[in-house]
Amino acid sequence: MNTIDYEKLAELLFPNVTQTVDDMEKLYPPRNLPEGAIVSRLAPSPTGFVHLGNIMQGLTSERLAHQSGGVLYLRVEDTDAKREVAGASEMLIEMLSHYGIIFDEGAALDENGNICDKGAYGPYKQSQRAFIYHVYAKKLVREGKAYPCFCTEEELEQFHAEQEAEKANFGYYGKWAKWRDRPIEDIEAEIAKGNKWVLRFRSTGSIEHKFKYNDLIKGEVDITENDIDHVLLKSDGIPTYHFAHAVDDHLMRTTHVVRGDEWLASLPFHIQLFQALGHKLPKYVHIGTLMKMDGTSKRKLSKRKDPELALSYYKSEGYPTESVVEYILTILNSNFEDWRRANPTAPLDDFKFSAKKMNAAGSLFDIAKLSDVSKNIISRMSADKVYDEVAAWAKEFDAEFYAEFTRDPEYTKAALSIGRGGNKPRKDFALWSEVKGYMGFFYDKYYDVNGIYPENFDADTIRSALRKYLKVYDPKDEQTVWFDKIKDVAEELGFARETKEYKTNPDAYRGHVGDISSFIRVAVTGKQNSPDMFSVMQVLGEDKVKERIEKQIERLRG
RNA sequence: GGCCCGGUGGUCAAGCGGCUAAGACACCGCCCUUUCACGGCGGUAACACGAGUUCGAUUCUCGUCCGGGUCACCA
Repeated sequence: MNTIDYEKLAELLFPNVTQTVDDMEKLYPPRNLPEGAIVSRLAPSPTGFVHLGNIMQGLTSERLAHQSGGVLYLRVEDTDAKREVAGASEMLIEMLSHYGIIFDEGAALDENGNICDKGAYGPYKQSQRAFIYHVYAKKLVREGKAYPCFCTEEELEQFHAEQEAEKANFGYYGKWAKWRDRPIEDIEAEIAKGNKWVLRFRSTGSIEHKFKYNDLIKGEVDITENDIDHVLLKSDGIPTYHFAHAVDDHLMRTTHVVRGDEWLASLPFHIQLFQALGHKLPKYVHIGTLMKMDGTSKRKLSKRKDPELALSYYKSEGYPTESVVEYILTILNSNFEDWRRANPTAPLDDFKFSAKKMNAAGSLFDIAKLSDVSKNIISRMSADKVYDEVAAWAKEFDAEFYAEFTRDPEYTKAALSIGRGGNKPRKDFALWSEVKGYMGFFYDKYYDVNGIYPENFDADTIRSALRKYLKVYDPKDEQTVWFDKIKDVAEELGFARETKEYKTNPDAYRGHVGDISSFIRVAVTGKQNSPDMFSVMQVLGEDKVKERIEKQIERLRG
């Protein structure tokens, strides 16, 4: 095997590349940032599917960067044309900003909602950076660190089958690396035929060699050297993720790479690539995968099977963005919850985020916990805020409810104010879509005429209670008087005035004042549970209260 | 199968050689209460297993087992 003339090969492969690595370095000079400032990024691919993983990485990178006085940027990894969806980048940026992840630079939206570049290290869409990757590719070829491969898909499949049969490791290496050491004449011949090629990395690693690497979350990990000649440039000249990563994160001067730990497996290759390129290795922050319970076993959340992985799910269900963010934060940093409890109203930025506090293991996604977090957050919101949020949600996802909800904003806000504020606010709903069920009875449209009364009481009893109450009901009463009247009704019907009396001597009464309240509650709200009745009746107003009670008296005549 | 990561109650998790092994969610009970919530009090429930190091291991080491990830011209 003769040594090939790598210089000649480089020219053969990249005849039009005239710029050098030095040109690139000058184009993207080191950033002038204070000591310790972290440059991080989010580098999603625009598939039209924005998911919790994006938020986890986004939040982590964002906190790390901004807490250190560094930079957060967005790079769009659109190197796979097959998976790209029109408008996906725009949607991605919009969705991320919706969740409070704001970038200092990178792909952004202009005032017309079109995608544009912001910052000096662009372009930030990888599809527009082909010329840059080719400069580095040419350099690797020139140094004998990369070579073209003309294997067809069929051939590669066959190798895979052979490896399976031989129980050998999979991949392009050893005797299966057919093009690794071909004479340049063979390459010229293929090119002359117009055959497509991919550029492969010439790995010098051996699986016999192992070393340690320190990941910011995982700690010390064992690395086995990579011996596979992975693809650097696809046959369309676009780089694979690996190559783009090694070039872009160097040129964009990324100091910390935050990504899901499914990437840990390719870390050996990345380390190798950075070395081959002569690029300084960034620090890696590999986040544990979000899991889900599937039957009795755990598994990674799946795009296809699990709707709750998609951010759009939370939007349509009506989870407040704050809830999703805070829930994710509780997963990411174990001490977040304690901090939040101690600082219920402090802005998120005040929380000291730390990679050290991140768990190495993947965590199970717990929607019940999300719900709890969400209830707490909503309970702290003002009625005005809740009104705005619900209106915005309903406008898009429940037009019918939207019409009722917004017909009389003051009325709706008054209804939402019940039990809100103070030290022990009610926690009735976690999602905007639950609001209708909670307070729909404030609108005739959702008031249930056929409300179910407590069992153990016959219709006559209920009816006479309602009739008696209707006679004495006066909307101008203040709460004590209001309640005394209900007690009066109770007494008249042989019910205990006080619950305690009833409990000490249940045989002496037909029931207690609470039962009478329930009758009125069901009549007025159609439900056995509601926020404070006195307030509810005040908001509903005299006419509505009377009308509903009268109708129920009528209905119970049955 | 190779390589890698992980393993404290049902779930999320503190813990970094000595603790009756925190806390939160969920669940159960009691109290408060005109309902439902909220709130308060209490309860059930955990260091996967086996060696080794050590005066002493949940903590360190090794092995086993279990769970997960990854082995593409996808990221």
